[in-house]
Amino acid sequence: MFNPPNAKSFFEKVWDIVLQIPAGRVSSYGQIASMIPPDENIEPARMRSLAPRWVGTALRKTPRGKSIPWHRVINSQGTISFPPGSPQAEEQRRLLEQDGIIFDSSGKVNFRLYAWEGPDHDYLLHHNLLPPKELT
DNA sequence: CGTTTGACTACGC
DNA sequence: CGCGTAGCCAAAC
Repeated sequence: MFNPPNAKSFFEKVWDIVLQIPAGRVSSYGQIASMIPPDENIEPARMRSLAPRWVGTALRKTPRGKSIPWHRVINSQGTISFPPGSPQAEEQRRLLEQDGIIFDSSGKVNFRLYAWEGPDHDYLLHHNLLPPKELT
């Protein structure tokens, strides 16, 4: 499945989905992966195991010049996946805080508050059909 | 062409 | 909670 040209197709799906994450919301590699329709040519178990990593690979290979909110994708623990202290990690955190995301003292983002529920939820959000998430 | 390297996760201790 | 590990493979060296 992930040999060309399908790999390219998978990457593009990732970019399309990430493009829809609104400011103030975050998603995880695994969540993004689960939003991509399953490929019949690949074993579901294998897909589940690898897809999140491929999402990361897709983001890493985002074409230069293609503008997508890559920073709104973090890992399932709610933390930034780049090495702590690295320029990339600092940049991602800065962009997220710029979006209004608050990190807790241990550097984690609370999914309860900021999880993006997917394209459908995004639509409702933009049409003011959903109340903002309240603080716990 | 063989080896190393990942922007991951779930699970066990 | 934190830390280690298996699962698994395309890219990048």
